Amino acid sequence: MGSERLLQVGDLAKASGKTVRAIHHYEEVGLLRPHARSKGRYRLYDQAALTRLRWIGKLHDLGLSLAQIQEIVLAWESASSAPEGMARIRAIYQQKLEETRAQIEHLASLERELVASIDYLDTCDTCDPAELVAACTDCHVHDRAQEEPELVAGIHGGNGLSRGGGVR
Amino acid sequence: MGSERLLQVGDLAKASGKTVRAIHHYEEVGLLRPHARSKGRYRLYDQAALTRLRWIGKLHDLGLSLAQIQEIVLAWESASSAPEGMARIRAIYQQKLEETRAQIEHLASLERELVASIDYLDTCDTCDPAELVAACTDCHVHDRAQEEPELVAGIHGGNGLSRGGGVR
DNA sequence: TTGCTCCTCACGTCACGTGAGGTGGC
DNA sequence: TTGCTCCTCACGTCACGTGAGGTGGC
Repeated sequence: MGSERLLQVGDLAKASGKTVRAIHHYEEVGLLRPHARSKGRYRLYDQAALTRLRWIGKLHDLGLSLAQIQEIVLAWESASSAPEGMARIRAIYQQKLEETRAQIEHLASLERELVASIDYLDTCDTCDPAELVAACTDCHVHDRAQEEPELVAGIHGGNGLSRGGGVR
Repeated sequence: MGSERLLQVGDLAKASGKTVRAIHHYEEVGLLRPHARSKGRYRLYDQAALTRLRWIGKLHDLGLSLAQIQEIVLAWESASSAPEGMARIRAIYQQKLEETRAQIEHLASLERELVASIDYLDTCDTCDPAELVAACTDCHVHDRAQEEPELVAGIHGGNGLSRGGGVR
């Protein structure tokens, strides 16, 4: 019970997958404090710090800034009662759930575009190996019916870095 | 054909959803150049710029840095033949496809945690409204069988900003 | 004594945001 | 002339990364 093993910052970093610098940074912005310091001023953490770090990591992965995570902590701590505090958290999580679902849909959409682009690029191996990249702007391998995916069009779609030259 | 409407940077920003500053920044790092400049040194863009901007946006949403996007452009332009260039792009996209699927899985996992946490917090409304937040560390509403989700545990799991006080 | 881990500055990075002060009419 | 859009600096921000130089043994 009271005989809890205390962790040094390096141990906590390993256990959490975070860097020592990141842990220091979370302390700087007020998100995580060491349970104690050793005589040599080493930071010493308890198990709750690991729980907190994992929590910070997940919320950060969900797209919240450290400032927003701080706001959640403050919203919780300033709640006048436990049910009210939990209701506040619930509302924030509900909002994040919707944003996360939208984000997943966005990535799934990009995933489909990647698949379509890879599929499109597969047919490029029927192209003449002597053809230069500049010729792709007027490709004759893909017919007009097969729309060029945006992930492919953008490659030769810009004014690039072409040094004025051409096919010659 | 040659009568292509040229866009000012503000028009391009609106059409692409990017800020003017972002467009300037892409130019600074060599990713996008205006087709021309007006007499007043206004940047003028063609339709290809919009294609390029959308392409940059998608790759950035997929998690690539601007430097990595530049590398793709260089990989393409330095290819000795069209099929080789396309093969290089294909390999990069294939790699990104796998990373994107992993990212979607990660977000889907967090989504499930959000749902579980919201579900868990729902039961908090059976808690005594006079209960203080400090009491949550020893909650009697949720039984031990119902494991506290990490997204909930982290809230009161840290050494927070508690000002030394307590319930008194 | 030698390593290894830790400490506190403090500047660097990435992708822009945000004015400041000025010119020009795609 | 008045707005509105644009221009070029140039410093700020966010979440750390990366040494620099030094102390200490959870």
